[in-house]
Amino acid sequence: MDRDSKSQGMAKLFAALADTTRLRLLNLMAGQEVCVCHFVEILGQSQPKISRHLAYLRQAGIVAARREGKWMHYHICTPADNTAGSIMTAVLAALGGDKQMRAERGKLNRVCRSVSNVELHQIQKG
Amino acid sequence: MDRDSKSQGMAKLFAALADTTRLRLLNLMAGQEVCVCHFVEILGQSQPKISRHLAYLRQAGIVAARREGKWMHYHICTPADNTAGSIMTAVLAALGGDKQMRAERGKLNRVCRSVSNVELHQIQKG
DNA sequence: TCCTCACATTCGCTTAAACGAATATATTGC
DNA sequence: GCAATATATTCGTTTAAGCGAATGTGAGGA
Repeated sequence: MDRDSKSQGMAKLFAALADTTRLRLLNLMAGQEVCVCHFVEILGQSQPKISRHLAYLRQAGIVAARREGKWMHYHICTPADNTAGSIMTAVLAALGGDKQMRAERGKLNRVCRSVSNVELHQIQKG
Repeated sequence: MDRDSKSQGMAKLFAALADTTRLRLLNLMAGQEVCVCHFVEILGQSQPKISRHLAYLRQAGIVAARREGKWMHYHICTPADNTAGSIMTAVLAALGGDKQMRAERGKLNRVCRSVSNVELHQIQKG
């Protein structure tokens, strides 16, 4: 029914956030675009598992993907709806306050160094 | 593992928020203590269903109950952890921005009028 | 003590999520 | 076109959530 549309949307958003792996993925995407191979490397989880959780986040409208050759880059796309937007902001801030989450972001930045993902891939290829 | 304890706590919180009925319950409790019979009346859901969702919220540490004779009054108890606290604040604010949620709070206030729950129950009894 | 009211819990079922393992798809280089 | 790489999807199984229906529990009143 239409009377539940808004709260159902919120419930769907929270369901997408109700998983440790997905929270870790979102944390890594806070502020930058991330390639699937980096998720796999940093979280130490299997590629199909990472990919399935990214698909879940994509279907929930929280992230979007951009293809670049063989690589897929994921980034957070906070929905236009400012209800969801305010919650996502609070969530990302909360993740930033967690020690483990900060450590994982540090690891990502070490992997990516000061070089862009594009350049890094070119180095890996060459 | 301990490395996941914080993010697991957050995931658990979001799981508790990932249900329309529970969001509606929390909305009604925003700012006041509410009796189970009012939840049942205003949401138009079965008593066992309401009770089960309240139990879920209670186990998640989001609400607490106070007995008063035959009646149980539920209220939000934002956890000491300020990570969860900031998210709960954002959630309640978001609920307040929804039309249906405001309508349901209005309905609750109309049911309770300017009289306290205690007095109302005494009136019902007398 | 027994009955009733207010609420909580259990049971049986259906549905969805999460996982590892295996397989499919898309892109690039040869 | 074919092999290799990066990513996505399917399959089969396990686990948990949500529901209605039925039943259990605890407090008051007669």
